[in-house]
Amino acid sequence: MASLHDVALIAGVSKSTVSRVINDEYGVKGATKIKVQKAISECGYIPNQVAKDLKSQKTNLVGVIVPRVSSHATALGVDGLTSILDKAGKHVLLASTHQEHQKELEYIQIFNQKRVEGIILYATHLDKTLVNAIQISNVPVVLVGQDGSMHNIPSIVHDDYRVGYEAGNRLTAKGCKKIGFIGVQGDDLAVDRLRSQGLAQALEFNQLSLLFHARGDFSIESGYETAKEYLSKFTETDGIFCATDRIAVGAIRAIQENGITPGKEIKVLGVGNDELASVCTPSLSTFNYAFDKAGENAAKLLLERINNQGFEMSKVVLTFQNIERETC
Amino acid sequence: MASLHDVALIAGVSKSTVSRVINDEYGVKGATKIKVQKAISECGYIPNQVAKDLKSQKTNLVGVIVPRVSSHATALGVDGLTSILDKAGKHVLLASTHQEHQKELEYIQIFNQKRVEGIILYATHLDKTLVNAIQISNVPVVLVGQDGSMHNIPSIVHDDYRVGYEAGNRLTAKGCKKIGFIGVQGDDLAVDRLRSQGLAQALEFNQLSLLFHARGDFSIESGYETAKEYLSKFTETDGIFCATDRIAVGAIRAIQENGITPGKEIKVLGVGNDELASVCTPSLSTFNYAFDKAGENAAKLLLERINNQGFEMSKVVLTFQNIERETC
DNA sequence: TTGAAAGCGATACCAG
DNA sequence: CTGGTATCGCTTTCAA
Repeated sequence: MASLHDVALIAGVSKSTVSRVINDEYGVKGATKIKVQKAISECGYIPNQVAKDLKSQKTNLVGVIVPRVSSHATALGVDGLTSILDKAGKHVLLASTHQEHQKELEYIQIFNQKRVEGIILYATHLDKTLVNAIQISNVPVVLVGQDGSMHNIPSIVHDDYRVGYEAGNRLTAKGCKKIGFIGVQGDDLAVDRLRSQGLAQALEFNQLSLLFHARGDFSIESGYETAKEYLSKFTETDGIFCATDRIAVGAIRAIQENGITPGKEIKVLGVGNDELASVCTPSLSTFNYAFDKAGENAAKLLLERINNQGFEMSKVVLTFQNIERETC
Repeated sequence: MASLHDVALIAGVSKSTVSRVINDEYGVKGATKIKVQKAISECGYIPNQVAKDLKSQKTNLVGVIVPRVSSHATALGVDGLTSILDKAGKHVLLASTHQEHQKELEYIQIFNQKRVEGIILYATHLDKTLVNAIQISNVPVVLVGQDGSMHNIPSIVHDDYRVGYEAGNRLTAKGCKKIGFIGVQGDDLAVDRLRSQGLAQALEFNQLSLLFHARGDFSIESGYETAKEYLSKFTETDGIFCATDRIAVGAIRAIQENGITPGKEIKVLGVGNDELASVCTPSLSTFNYAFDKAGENAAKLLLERINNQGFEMSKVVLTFQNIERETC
């Protein structure tokens, strides 16, 4: 592959001159410029960005780590953050951990070696080793989805505790007394713990208590299975708060299979405002989460940290909107 | 940031020796090794991959260009391809064009400058300038979603003509006689042209002809609006083939608004087997497209081309499965 | 207006 | 077993 050197030889000038032409620097004679440009197209020269990056000590690269891209939250998030980073002239190095936690550590290290300027990490948990890996990172890390602010890690989070609280209020306002929660694995602070705690808090405020706290994974199928199991154990259930819309969609199916109408005998609430929620029958009442804004804000916050600014913000908490549909 | 040089100074050895320790090369005295390792952790040395890449003339980087990541096809595709590339030790540089065609050209160029080893391009069209940009690319490009094989561009495609043909057969088998098509912009060969042409071919074979060919975009909303408009124009419609499931979901809503039951008076078919299709009511009959396999195959084919193999394959055509549900 | 040379951070060959 | 040196492809002073 042709290099500056080759172009210089063909054009009969020095590398410096070729460099000047390429970078449109002023102070090159017109004739020389043309000679060089001819040489460039003649040998199909393509500037080597790797060499430039090394020389300039600047990569314009941002690393993004996600558990998987085919989820509502991450797909919209990635679209959001790329649109911001694009405008800032940054390029995105994308890594999917495919749900293997230990890969998060690996990629933080790899990205540091690749001299990215910052990292956006979509997390589903936050343990000691991960916090440590983030803290020893040489480049700023912005967390999305989990709150790392107590460890001084800038974070973009949704208002998970309050969404639980609001869910409790919406369900009790509709007359529910026996309310259960279907969450995910317990180490997911944001999705399982905070949302359920907020719910419990609201119930307590209304002199009620949580009927059950079930756990499955993020799939529709799991929502179905889990709901089926708990509905047979707790036949008195009249309200279910599901940690995500997909789980709720599964739960709705389980309820219907029992010959019960979701939204009447049993109210159901999800979280996220997944497109599925508007399309299923009965349509799912939920909370709109601004996943695209989460990505955008993560990108903006990271850009500030890269420019050694934005240190006054420890986290951004995104609000949500109640979406009223048929199930509650 | 500390470099080999700094480590060498601290340890009191030469850069060569430090390099040997880092790369675990044999032939270093135990004592020296320990000295060096101490120096490394002392100054927090992190190997510079940019320098390595320049020296080794190898980046292990693959560029991926998508119109947007938050679509069923691309999100699943990216998950599929990252899992394959991961195993091959390749990293992914991701670019979203946010539907701006001209960005495809830009990114092909940028990726070439970044010395990626290959490019996977999710295309929604294929015009002369794009073909040209691909052909002058110094690194192999694999196309996904559109067929570039006639231009000698290796491609992963779904069997779009045959899916149209099969749709025609499924609809006529259910007794439909007045069948319309709702597609997207006309320059989308795969999604609009091929699917509609296959449909027309099947109808012709059954002594029928296409009632209408409507065009909108990829959104549910557009499917709804377009269906509404054409149903009022063509009241005799008894079958609609939609280019995607999302469009079909919108169409179903429009049909229901007219007091008609989708699946009875008017049959509906979509394409893709989006999760929405199984969740909406009535559930949508469709065709399962293996979007994850498309990504995996693109990655595999690209890896072969990177290794100067796989030249015997000009394209991979992925098959589909009929998904029978309530609307047809 | 142009060129020579140093240097970014690593590797690899050749000496010693 | 270890060190010196050239090199990857580019930018950037400093001289001419």
